[in-house]
Amino acid sequence: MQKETRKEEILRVAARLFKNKGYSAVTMRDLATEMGIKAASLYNHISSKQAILQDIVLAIAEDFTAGMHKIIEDDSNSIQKLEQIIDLHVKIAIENTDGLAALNSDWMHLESKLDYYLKLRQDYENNYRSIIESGIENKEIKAVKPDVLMFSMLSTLRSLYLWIPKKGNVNPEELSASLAQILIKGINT
Amino acid sequence: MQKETRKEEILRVAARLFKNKGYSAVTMRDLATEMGIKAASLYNHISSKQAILQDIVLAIAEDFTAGMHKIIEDDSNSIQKLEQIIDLHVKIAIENTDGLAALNSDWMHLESKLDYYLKLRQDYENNYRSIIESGIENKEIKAVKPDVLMFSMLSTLRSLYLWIPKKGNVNPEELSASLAQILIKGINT
DNA sequence: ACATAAAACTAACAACTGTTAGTTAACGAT
DNA sequence: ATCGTTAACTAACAGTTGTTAGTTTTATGT
Repeated sequence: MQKETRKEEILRVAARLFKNKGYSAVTMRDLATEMGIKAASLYNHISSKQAILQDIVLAIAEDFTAGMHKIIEDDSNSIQKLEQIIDLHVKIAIENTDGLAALNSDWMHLESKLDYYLKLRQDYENNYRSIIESGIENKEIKAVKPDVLMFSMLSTLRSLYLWIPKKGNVNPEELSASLAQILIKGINT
Repeated sequence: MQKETRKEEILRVAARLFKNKGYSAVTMRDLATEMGIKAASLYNHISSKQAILQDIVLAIAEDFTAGMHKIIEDDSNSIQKLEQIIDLHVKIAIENTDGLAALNSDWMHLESKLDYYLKLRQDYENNYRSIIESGIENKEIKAVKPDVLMFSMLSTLRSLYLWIPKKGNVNPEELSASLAQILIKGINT
């Protein structure tokens, strides 16, 4: 683990502020104060407020894309792939809780990078749905509506960043296992 | 159904704008333009931008509180109560999609009403968890972690406002049934 | 010790923010 | 017709916004 650059530090602090107040409500002076410098000094490291958001959000979006591609190419069954998706979300949510908050709440302010983000997201959901659909074909998954199942799982996984901070010292394996139990195996007696 | 007052119209349009850009990014001039008037004219109907958000969010929060109380007092078993909670969320999400977006994304900007909102929310979650816990005691629900189950269900239900607009003409009964199937009965073969 | 680069500073900008004051038009009831 | 109410308007305010220009301090490598 090599030392954090000043720019990375700005991105990390910005993500935390964005999480608490949202992108639009955080001013460059807020961010500068939190960094212990003046607002103008930020521009030695970053090119604009926009660019901060883009750096934060797109890095995570690309993480998800890469993770999904690995899962798709893997030769495991549908249930195992859904479990791997859970692992992916848990891992990213623990590693980058604040950035994930920005991705979930502030993606609409991406402006010039908005189309790119939406494409990544669309592709991700298409891949997700494909896994579910082929699982239903193979009788590995109950014959539910693929869209509703995807919506339900993704809602939970995308909200992880909201719950992880409330716990503190979350064990990834344990959380993944609990989620798999509930999301995949159902709760009825 | 009686005619909408000018103030209600403002709240409705504001909720739609808040949903698209977030509370902080919507200016009073944006809202006025959308209403076809000048920004200053808004103040004949509302007292401040803050008050608009508070009216929108607290009305819904109180709807949830009232719905939860009815469910708690009902003498049905835990599974039935969870189904009723699903119905409640589906109903409110369909009736007031835009307001629900504001509640979910902009509650942190409630300022003077923030504490009240957080209390309603805390009470709601406590009641929710109680239903799950007594369901587990009665063996009506599998012995999962109550918090993780509540988190999972609530994440899905709280995200409904994001998915409903993508469908269009959603049938509440049908959606409730699909959600109950997936959230309560599990997906494994 | 000195040159170079990195990173901070002060000062200022034009645009935009929520909001107020004072005024005028529209309209139903008397 | 005139009154009173409702709801629109114009003009302006004081404060905040992201960002730039120009300058000075701090750290690094030789």
